Amino acid sequence: MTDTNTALHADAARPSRREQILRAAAQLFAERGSRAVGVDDVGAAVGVTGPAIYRHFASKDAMLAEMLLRISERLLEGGTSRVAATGDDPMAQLRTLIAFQVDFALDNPALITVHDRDLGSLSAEEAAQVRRLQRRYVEVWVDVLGRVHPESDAATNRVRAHAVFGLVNSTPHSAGRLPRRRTAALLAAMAEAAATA
Amino acid sequence: MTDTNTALHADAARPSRREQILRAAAQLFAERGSRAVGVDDVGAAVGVTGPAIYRHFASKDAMLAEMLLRISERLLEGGTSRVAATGDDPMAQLRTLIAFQVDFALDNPALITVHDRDLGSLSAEEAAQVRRLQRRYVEVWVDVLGRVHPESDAATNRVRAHAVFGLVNSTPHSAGRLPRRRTAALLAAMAEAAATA
DNA sequence: CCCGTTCGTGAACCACCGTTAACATCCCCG
DNA sequence: CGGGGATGTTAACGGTGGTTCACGAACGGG
Repeated sequence: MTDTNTALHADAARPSRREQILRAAAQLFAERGSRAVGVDDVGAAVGVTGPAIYRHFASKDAMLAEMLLRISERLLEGGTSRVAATGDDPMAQLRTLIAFQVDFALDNPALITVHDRDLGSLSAEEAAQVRRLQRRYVEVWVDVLGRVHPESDAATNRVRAHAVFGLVNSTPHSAGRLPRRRTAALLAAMAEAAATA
Repeated sequence: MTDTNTALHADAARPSRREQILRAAAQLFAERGSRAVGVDDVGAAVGVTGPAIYRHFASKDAMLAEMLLRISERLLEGGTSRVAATGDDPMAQLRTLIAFQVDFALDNPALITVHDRDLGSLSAEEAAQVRRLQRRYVEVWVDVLGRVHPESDAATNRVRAHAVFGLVNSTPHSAGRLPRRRTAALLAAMAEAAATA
């Protein structure tokens, strides 16, 4: 039971297996949904039988939980740090956030998909923890949007934030239709136009 | 085996049970995902035991299939008819499409959620049929966007269309935060700004 | 009034899948 | 060299859940 924190330094310490499994699982979960993917499927994807996974994860749910927690942490950490690293011009901060979200969505379409589809498959506590992180990330956006739109209240800016997420996170649906640079530029321009409307 | 077309006139002919089941199932599927919802759950939601559902549907998958087909048909039909009923000013057509999609998304957040989450839980043929309808609906948008952006190719406008869908379909995430009129106006304004960016 | 259709019930069946157990391998460290 | 931890394998267990079956009640028309 000394495994609670292994997740924190997992990818740094060990480049293999456990990480392979998480990556393969993310891909499969995104394609079919976590409930439709069997432990054997995940195992097969990394050249191993199903039960072997239990040498690396306590359960299938624990896999999903770690996946979603990592995503939420990366988004929150990346968002806050980039806003902090930008001057206090609201529009500059907004552009930074948009660029970050676009890059993330283009780099990890599978994670984006799993992130907002399989939250419901988590235990109550884990789901709550993920939601806490998500909420804090949304608040980063709401703060910036609040300075871009001083006339709007927080509720309005929350709707704005979710709308922009929806726009940018459409990458799984339009993957590979255009060269990445073009897609990134287009989505960023659309997101900025939407966020400032 | 004379049931292939019952779906077409189902809601018109019979206001009850079968429709109750579909509505309840849509709600439950949206909340937890179709795989996580048992036949007994759906039955209980309409005051009936699980197996009773098989008096109205051939299988659980058939339920989901009919649900997704109806959604896709409603969108395609509504989109094409409204565009046809609008003059040939591209911007007017675009605004009509946006208003239609916003209304649909605000009226049926559950259907929106199920629509792009549980497609993978369908048999190959049914999934293909739904995708055909979706594609045709996207093409309606792409055509209009093509006249708004004569400089862009179809691939670019497809990405645009998906981005706008993502924006508008964020309603399940921001449900009830603002009065409906406000949300509708905000989303429409954002969508138009994004689509014309 | 009675028969067939419709709609429902509870019990049982069966396949699938997450999980555990018992047993091999490999490899590094003392 | 020898033993123990990490990593896998196969077989088996057990619960869950979709589906079927045999049966009952309501009900409308000949």
